[in-house]
Amino acid sequence: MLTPSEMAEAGDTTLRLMMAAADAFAELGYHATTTRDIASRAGLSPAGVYVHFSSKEALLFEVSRLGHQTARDLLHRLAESAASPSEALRALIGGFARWHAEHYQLGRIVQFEFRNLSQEHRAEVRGLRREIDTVVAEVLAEGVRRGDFVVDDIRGTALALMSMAVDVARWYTPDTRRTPDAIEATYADLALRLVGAAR
Amino acid sequence: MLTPSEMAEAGDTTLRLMMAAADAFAELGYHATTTRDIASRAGLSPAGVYVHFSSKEALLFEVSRLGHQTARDLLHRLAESAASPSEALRALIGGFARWHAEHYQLGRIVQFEFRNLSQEHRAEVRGLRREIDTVVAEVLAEGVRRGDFVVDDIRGTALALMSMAVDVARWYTPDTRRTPDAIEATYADLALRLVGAAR
DNA sequence: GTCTATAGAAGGATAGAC
DNA sequence: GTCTATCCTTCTATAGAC
Repeated sequence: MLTPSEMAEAGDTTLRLMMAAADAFAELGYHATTTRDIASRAGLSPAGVYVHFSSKEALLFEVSRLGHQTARDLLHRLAESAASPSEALRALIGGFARWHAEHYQLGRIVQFEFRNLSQEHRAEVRGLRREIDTVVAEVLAEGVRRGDFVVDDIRGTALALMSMAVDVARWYTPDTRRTPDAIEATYADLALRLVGAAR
Repeated sequence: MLTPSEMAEAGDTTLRLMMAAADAFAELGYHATTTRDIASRAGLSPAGVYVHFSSKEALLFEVSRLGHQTARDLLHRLAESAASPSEALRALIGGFARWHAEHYQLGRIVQFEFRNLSQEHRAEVRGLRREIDTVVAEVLAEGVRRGDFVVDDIRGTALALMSMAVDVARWYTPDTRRTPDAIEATYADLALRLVGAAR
């Protein structure tokens, strides 16, 4: 597990490799990316990668884990700083959609390369995913309890909400006309509609 | 372009190869699938593939095109047989979500392997995608015009609606507890909420 | 910690017999 | 139209010099 301070300790090259890998995986997909490509994007020889990571899959794992952790931390921050379930839901889904636009590369790896992790690494990342889903489900449950939301299937609605935000990473590119700001606003509004929030 | 009758004419083996490829691509992803794997799933030797398809990418293209055509035709049927924009939207999003569950393999290839098509093939499939998006946008526009829906951003809302349905293919597996029936009902309801339909 | 060189394996596609 | 055999390329990962 690499904390930010451990990454600084580990030196620039490890981080540079992770960024190069993230670029390449997002652009081409995991299996279409070669370790040579990652190395050259990071300014290293093909062999240079293996000083810092034991395999290509290990690189995917570190990138995927960092992405999941970042997403989870973002959602925790957004949920905590909201005054009501409605505000929390706006912040969560708007913010998550925005994140998937602004960091669509990391988002793609998080959402679409999960299957390419090893069994052990998948299990570890699955824990982070549960934390992410739980944040949303808890806000929905609290909103229903307070009578702010009308939702009969909390898990199903949470899933649909996340689907909207996650899918942004699939279609967003830097030359998309919709700005991250606009995406955030749109998805925040749509989220409230989806839970039948009183307007 | 293979019409159904042309496929019958082309014989079982072509179709069997396409089904084998669809299975493998959906399970492993395009780049992680080997032509040997496809051949053996279809009961052929590795060389047998190339009698029917000129390359692995050609196989992906035929599967992807068939999937897009099937989805488009489904949406056209659903939209045409509805009596009102509300009914049409329920049918479209419920039915599209259901389709992505029942045919999650084809759905995954349609939605997540698009990038692996050649440039020419991507351009051709893009035409089918536009037709698919248009069906939904037209129902939204008609609903807004009639005053049944309250939507300020038609394209953006259409995109979010499709995201919900498309994302089903990412998380659905045959051992998912939610049945296609339940998914259809849930997403039909959510769609109406998302467009601010009067209840 | 980075390099050059290369081992060793696997994959896409073809040749040619049947 | 299917097979066996195989070419040729590319890839991950390692060996060993600096």
